[in-house]
Amino acid sequence: MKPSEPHQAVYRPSEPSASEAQPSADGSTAPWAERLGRIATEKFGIDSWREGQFEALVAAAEGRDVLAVMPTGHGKSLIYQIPGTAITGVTLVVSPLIALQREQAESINESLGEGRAVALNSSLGARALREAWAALDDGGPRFVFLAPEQLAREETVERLAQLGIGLFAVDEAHCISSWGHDFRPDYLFLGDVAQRLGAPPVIALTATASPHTRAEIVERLRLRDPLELVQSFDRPNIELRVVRHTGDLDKRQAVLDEVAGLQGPGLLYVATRRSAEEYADEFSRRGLRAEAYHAGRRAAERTAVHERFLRNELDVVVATTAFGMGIDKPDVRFVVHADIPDSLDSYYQEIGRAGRDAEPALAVLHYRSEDLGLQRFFAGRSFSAEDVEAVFRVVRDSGPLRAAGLKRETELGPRALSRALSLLEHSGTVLAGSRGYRAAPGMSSERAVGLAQAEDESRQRIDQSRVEMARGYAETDACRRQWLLNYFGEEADPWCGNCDNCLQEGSAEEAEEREAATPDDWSIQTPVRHREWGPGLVMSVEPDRITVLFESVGYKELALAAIDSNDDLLVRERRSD
DNA sequence: CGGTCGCAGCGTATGCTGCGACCGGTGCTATACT
Repeated sequence: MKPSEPHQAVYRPSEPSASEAQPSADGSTAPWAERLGRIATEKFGIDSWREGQFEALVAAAEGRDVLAVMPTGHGKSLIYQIPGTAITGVTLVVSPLIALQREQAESINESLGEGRAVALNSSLGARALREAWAALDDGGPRFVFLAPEQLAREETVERLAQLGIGLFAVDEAHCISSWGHDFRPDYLFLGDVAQRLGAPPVIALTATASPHTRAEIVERLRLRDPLELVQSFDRPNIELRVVRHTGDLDKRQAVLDEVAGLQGPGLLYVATRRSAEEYADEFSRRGLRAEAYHAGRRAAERTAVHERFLRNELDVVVATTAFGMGIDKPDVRFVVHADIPDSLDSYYQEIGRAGRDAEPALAVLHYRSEDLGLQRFFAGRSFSAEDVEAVFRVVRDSGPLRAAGLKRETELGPRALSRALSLLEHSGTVLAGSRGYRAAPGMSSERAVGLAQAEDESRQRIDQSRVEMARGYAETDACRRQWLLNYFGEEADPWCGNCDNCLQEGSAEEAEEREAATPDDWSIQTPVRHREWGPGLVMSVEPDRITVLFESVGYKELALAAIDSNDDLLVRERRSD
C-alpha cells in the first residue's frame, strides 16, 4: 500500500455536454478552461491548483453538477466564485450561518469590487433588504448568499427565479445530512428549490463527508451524474491519542490536568453546556485565560469569545458543538475532547481545526464507554405515528401542497412537520412534484404510517451505527489514523507513526506483519451484498473481521470465519461505475 | 443511556441513602415587548 500523498484526490473527469453549457456573460466563445484560467489569475490572483480543482470549476461552468470534498483552506469557494464571475446568471450560495454569509460576501467584494455579492438574511432591516433586492433587479450583484430558511418562502424563490439563477452552490453541504432530518429541516428541500429555480448546475461543497454522507448529499440535492472531487482526509501533523477512563471523576481530573499543561491556543470540546461552564470556571481558577462557548450564551458574548480566540487572547475555549464552523485559525495547537461526539464525521471536523499551519498539533479523546449513552440518546428520537398520519392525511385530502401550505393545514411545529414529511417522502408514500407534495396513488394512511415507521427505524439504525464506529475508533488497538481514513473511504497505511497506538509499542514492522495477516480477498471500498442486509461497502479490513457500511442498517462488523463458512452470506458485487 | 436534582424517610450525624422525575446539541426567522 502506498503512503497517502499530501493532496491525493479522486475525481471522475467531466465529459462536457454542449447542450447544457452555460452562456457566458460577455458573449465570448473562447473555451471555458481558457477564460476561467484568465479570470482566476486576473481577479483572484490564482495560478496553481489542487488536483482536480480546476477541472471541477470548469465542469460547473459547462453545466455539470459538482460535489467537492476539500479541506478548509484549499480554495473550495473558488469552485463557485470563478464560474460565477463568468456566467450570465446570478450565482446563489446557500450557507448555514449568517456570519459565514457575511464573510464570504465580503471576500468576493474584495476580489471583484463592492456590491458584487449580497447576503439576504434577518440581520438586514426592512429597508436594507429592499435595497438589496433592488440592486439584484438592476443586475449589480453576481452572488447572493442566504440560509435555507429563506428559500422556504415561495415569494423569495419566485423573485430569484425571475432574476435567473445560473449556478446553485451549497456550502457546508454536510449540513443536509447532519441537520436536515430534524434540526434545520429546510435543508432537505434544497433539491426542490433548485428545480423550481430552473434546475441550474448545482455545486455541493464540504470539508467533511464520509461515503454515506456524500451519497445522501447527491440524493437530497438530486445531483445528476456529478463530478466528484474528494481530496485526502489525512492530516499527518495531528497526533491522535485516546485516553480511556472508568470513572467520571478521574476523567474530569485527567482532562483538567492535561489541558492545563498543554501549550495553547487550543479547544476543549464537551457534550453539554453545563460542563462547558464548569471546565471554563475551573481553568480560570487555575489561572488560564479560558472561556465557555455554547448556544446558550448571548450573541455578543459568543462573538467576543470568538474574536478573542482569533487574537490569541485566550488559552483555551471550552465549547459544545456550537463552536467552530467557519473558523480558520492556523495555529490551534490542540483539540481535546472530554466527551466522545456522535460520529467520526463530527470528531474529524472538530480535530481538523488543529494544526492548519502544518506544524505539530495534538488531538486527544478522553473516552468512557458510558459517554456513548448521551450520543445514543441524541441518535434515537422517538417516532410519532400521530404526526405522520396527520401530515399524510392533509397531503392526501388537500394536496398538492407546498411547505407553507402544509404548515398552515397541519398546525404542527416546523420540526415535527418536516420530520414527518421527510419520512413520508423518503418512504415513497408522499411525492414531491412541481406543484407541491401529493400522496402516492392508492396509498392508505395505515400503510403510509407503517412505511414511514420502517424508514425511521432504518434511519435510527444508521445513526446508532455511526455512534458504534466512533466507539470503534476509541477502542481500537491498531492505527487510529488508518481507522479514521478508512471511515472516510480512503486507503491508508497500517502504521502512521503519529498516533498513540503506533507510538506506544508497535512498530512499522509489526504493522506490516499484521497487514500481511489481513486477507487480500477483501479490500476497502469493495461493493458487497449481504443475504439479509443487502448492498454495502467494505470500510475496513482486519485480520479476523471486516467492517461493512450497509445502506439499510449502517456499519456492521462481520467475522471472516463466518463469511468463509457460509457461502452466500456476503458476496462481492460488480462496481456499477 | 447516564447524571443530577429534589424529596421522603430515617432518626438525630449541622446528614446519608434510595427513589423517581427530568434533562441533555447544533440556527435560522418572525414577532412582541422593553
